[in-house]
Amino acid sequence: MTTHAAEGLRDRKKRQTRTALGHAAVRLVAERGLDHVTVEDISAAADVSPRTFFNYFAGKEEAVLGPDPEAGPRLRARVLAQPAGLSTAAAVRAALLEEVAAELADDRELWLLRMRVVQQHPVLLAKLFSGGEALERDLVAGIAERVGLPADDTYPLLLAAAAGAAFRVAVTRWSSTAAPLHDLLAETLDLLAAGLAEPPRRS
Amino acid sequence: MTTHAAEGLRDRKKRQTRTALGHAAVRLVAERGLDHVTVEDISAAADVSPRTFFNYFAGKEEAVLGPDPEAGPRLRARVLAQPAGLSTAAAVRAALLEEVAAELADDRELWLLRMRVVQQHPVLLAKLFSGGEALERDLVAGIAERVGLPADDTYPLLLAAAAGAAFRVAVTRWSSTAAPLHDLLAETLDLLAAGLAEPPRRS
DNA sequence: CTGCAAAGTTGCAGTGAGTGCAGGATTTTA
DNA sequence: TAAAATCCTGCACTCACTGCAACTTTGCAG
Repeated sequence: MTTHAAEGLRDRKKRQTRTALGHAAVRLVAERGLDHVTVEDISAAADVSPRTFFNYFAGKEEAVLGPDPEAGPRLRARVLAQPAGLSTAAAVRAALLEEVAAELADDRELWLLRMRVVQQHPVLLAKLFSGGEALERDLVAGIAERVGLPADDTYPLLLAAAAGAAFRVAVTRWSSTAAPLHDLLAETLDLLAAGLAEPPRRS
Repeated sequence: MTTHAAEGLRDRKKRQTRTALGHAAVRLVAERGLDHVTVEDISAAADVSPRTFFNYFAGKEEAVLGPDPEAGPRLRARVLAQPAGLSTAAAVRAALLEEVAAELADDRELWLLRMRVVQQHPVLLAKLFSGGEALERDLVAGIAERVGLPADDTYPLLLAAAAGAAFRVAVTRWSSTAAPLHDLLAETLDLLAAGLAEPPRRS
């Protein structure tokens, strides 16, 4: 995904330190657990001062989740870019699946490790999607825009929140079942679109 | 709701300090904002030592939200107590509405103030429902039990998460529209049960 | 290539969150 | 009324996080 073509030295270095910090955070937390990793540890592993760490992230959790500041606008754009024939819910579904595929194609191992870490630290799970207030706000905006309703109407708010919930569930199952995230997410969104009707009874 | 009949002196005092801390937290944060209130302030207002504060809450946020440790099991029980004729989703819907009505009947002003505070501090919103991991886990357990599926199946996880999302949305709208929370929540849950179908186009 | 402006990094000092421990006070139980 | 369980509190300590003021690096003319 992310295309960094004509960038100056300055911006390239910024990106490098950011990812270095993010990777170090995920790796260390995976090894020792969240409580046994300090900001100082992460900074040392990324070879910057602890003070610099806070120029990039607001705390450990954020560094581990490595929130992409461009993800929100991108998701919003994806929703609006879906063919007009699709229902709003279907558009959100397609947009989410696209985003997941693209993000995962970038570096799959990191995401798997990250989700395994999240699995073991529910605190992080809370911040993963619905904690990403910015992301959810952008999604709400995209939906509202597409459907022609104000951004504080129930429908856009609920659709975005529900999509976030589905995403969380899919990710949760992903990190413990080895099935492709794409399939799990699709299945979960279908269940949601079915109005959470009674599930098929299994043996 | 909460019935504290045959309680010893000890438990009564515990409950008192807990609510004293909770009330103080909400009041102070409403007055000064989250960042301008320290744990020491809250403790002083409730007339206990700062150290004691942490015997009750893990932090400011938790004190403001005043998570009822009995809410989880209670909600789970409510789900299981719904008539067998209801679909699972309908049972969750009924259980949630019951819980909200009961909780609100207890002390309405506190909840209104609390939600106004939450509205101004999105950090709190994240922890309100889906952040209340314990509550959501109990709800998942109740649903799983009722429907006869394992607690790590997609259906219970998604239904609980989606219900949480609906709750968040309803509360968000409540704190800015003066409509009764019960009605807003019912409306939101209906929209969810309709599979998030296209909403009625308004003028 | 040189000098200036913009932006990034770092150290320092300081507030506040959160935890473990141990002694003292209070309630419960026997 | 004494022993046991439980709770409250102060103390000491680590770590998170922020503002500020140098200092260094990069970008951009001139």
